Amino acid sequence: MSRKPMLRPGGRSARVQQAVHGAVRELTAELGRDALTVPLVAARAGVTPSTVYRRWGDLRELLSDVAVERLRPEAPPADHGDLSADLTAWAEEFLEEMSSPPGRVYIRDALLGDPDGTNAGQCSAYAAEQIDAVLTRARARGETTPDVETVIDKVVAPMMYRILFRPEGLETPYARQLVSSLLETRED
Amino acid sequence: MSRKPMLRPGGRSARVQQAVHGAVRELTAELGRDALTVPLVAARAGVTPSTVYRRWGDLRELLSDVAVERLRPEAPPADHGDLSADLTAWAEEFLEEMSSPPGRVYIRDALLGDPDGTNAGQCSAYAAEQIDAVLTRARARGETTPDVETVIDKVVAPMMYRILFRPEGLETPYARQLVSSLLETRED
DNA sequence: TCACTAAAGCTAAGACTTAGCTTTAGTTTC
DNA sequence: GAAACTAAAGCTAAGTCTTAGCTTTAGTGA
Repeated sequence: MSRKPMLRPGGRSARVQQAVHGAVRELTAELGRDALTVPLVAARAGVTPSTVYRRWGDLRELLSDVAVERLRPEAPPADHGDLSADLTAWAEEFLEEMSSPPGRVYIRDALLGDPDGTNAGQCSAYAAEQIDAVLTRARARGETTPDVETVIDKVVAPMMYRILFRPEGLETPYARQLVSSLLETRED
Repeated sequence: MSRKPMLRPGGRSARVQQAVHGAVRELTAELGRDALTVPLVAARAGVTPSTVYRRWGDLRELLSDVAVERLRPEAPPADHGDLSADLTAWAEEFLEEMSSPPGRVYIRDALLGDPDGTNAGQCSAYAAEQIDAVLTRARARGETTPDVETVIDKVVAPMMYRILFRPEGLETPYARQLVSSLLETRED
């Protein structure tokens, strides 16, 4: 979502965008991400390369846009009855998805081809939305909760830091431990 | 440090590496990072482009190596007399350097052209070393300290997450607040 | 000193990228 | 409803980067 003027669906721009994004997904599945080139994607999408270069600038920005789409959560977080269970389950799933090889590729792509930080911000907003849903639900039950920023600092940020900078030895217990530590040591 | 066989200084490989790294630094200063190309760097370094392609693979991996060099701390953290002051000063400086426009470019470059995660791991190791120095000094004074991993989770990771995913509104008070929160809420 | 090996130099072919101009699809106005 | 208008896509050619194969050189070890 870097420089796309957001036309109404059905317009030509929207069709081209769908075709190009679809081509990226298909070719990634068929040939692997590293085999993609702008001319290849354009051919599959049925457009000329110059269209892709004009709209996205280069392959990295295009891959960044597609990666953000893939990182969008597909469903609201599951309800396990209380804050601790909800947050633990969400964090475990987040860590598992994001630290998997494809997850890491998507995160890197999203960060990478993103001159203005829009796509990175979008990724963070997705996580914040999911967390907010969990916290809002807990408050509706009468539980007291930390705020979203605190959860991001104490749970999301450590997981993401390790995914990006220290890919070794990341397992679900780490997510569980971060959530426990957040909810125990709380007197605010 | 991706695929460099680490020859003894004085060897031809070492000379070429120095010349190429130097060329990247010079041209970045003169023309800006976005103007760099492999043929341009090679010409300045006095080598042929194929040498650069063979050794580094592509421009991104080369930029990643140079970025890691620049992210290496130049001096051990300053001694301010106690743990809280030392850690606060270190975190403030870290945040200021890393969140500056050039700092952000280096971090992205380091992460970006880094297929195996070696360079990212090196960046993290630099921070861990600095923190370890601060903590060791504090223990020598008789202070009790958290361990390095805890400081990384609670101070470094939140700062880095925001630098990468939410570049807006990052100021030194945030670093100070993370350190205070770490040292206050501690009963382990 | 001589053989050996790893890395750099060289060259040509191929692929990607850029820029300018033309054409088309979709919108707005009369 | 038709004609002018605009934004985006198509097309083409030139330039640049990238790759691959082979040759040469510098440094190492017998």
